[in-house]
Amino acid sequence: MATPRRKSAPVAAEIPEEKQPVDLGLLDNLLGYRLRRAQLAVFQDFLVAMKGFELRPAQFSVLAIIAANPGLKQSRVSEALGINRANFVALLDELEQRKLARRAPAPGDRRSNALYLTPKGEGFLKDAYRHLLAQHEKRVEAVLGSADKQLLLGLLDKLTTLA
Amino acid sequence: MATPRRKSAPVAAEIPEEKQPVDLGLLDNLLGYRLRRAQLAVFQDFLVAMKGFELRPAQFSVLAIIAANPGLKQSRVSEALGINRANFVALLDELEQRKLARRAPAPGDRRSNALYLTPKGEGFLKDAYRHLLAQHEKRVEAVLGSADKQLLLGLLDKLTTLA
DNA sequence: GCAGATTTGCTGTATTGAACAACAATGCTG
DNA sequence: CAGCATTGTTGTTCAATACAGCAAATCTGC
Repeated sequence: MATPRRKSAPVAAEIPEEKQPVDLGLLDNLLGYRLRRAQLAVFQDFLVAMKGFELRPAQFSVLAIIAANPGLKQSRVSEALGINRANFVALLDELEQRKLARRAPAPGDRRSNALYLTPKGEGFLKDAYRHLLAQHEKRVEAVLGSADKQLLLGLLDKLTTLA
Repeated sequence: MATPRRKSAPVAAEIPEEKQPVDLGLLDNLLGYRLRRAQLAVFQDFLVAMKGFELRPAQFSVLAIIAANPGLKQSRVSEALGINRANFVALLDELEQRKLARRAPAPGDRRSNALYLTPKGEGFLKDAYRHLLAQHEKRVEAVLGSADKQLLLGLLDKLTTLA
């Protein structure tokens, strides 16, 4: 008869059924699932890098678009980012309250707002981006490699044409 | 003096400033942004393919995991999918109400539920997956190619290790 | 020039997803 | 047995997203 079990030094064969890895099944071949997990991981890493900046991905994207296209109309900015016109209002409100962006009258159309970064906003975006490169993108390239990152960007763009 | 403008046949040089494409600026190099856009496009395409099945991506993933691991405990399923224990309850409630999955007493632990698909659930998942392959994944491979899809899956898995 | 349609920014509402604390029942460990 | 951990659940909060409707402004066809 075998020696009675003690709680020390677990023997391999005794490991209970609980820790066998879960089989992904049909999910394993589904691009959408893998894409979502990867996106969540990257956003999570983005948030960690932006700790202290209080800047979520959507807010960063708004600042970046305005910086690259100063004076662009509000509706064009929201459209470029795929953000609903109505939802964009509160998003921009907060950036304006934080004095990072401002609404100005659009020349030639009194309905529209032309959007600009404030000087503070320009500096803030530059700092945030530098931080992002130094931490977030650095970690990304650590697991991917620079060449694979460019490759991945190309593949993702193809997928975006699905919509 | 130039001929006065008419509204017909616009001359190239006369196109107003409105339709120049928006510059993505810093966003262009940010993996997270491109990932998110691609993921939204793929999920959108998933939803179109699942029209008539009333099955969202998260629901599909739950059915797929249960099918591949019948009898798995509820907490293990939610953990495998990265879904909060608490949020998983309502998700599973609906699948159970639709008679696609069921909670059974877990052998040896009266706290836990062991999850199974019902026969109806098995058929439903099979039908949904067939539909998905025929439409959704087909469109995905149309823009990606089969080789690039496998390549992409590998790159995404590397990213997921970030979390 | 004018009437009708469209655009723009905005408000309000509803839905969804996810994070979190708390709890009761149960299981585990010393 | 006493204390601690796990499990499923409820309830709350917060962010993201969609949508209908509105007033002001603009545009279009006649």
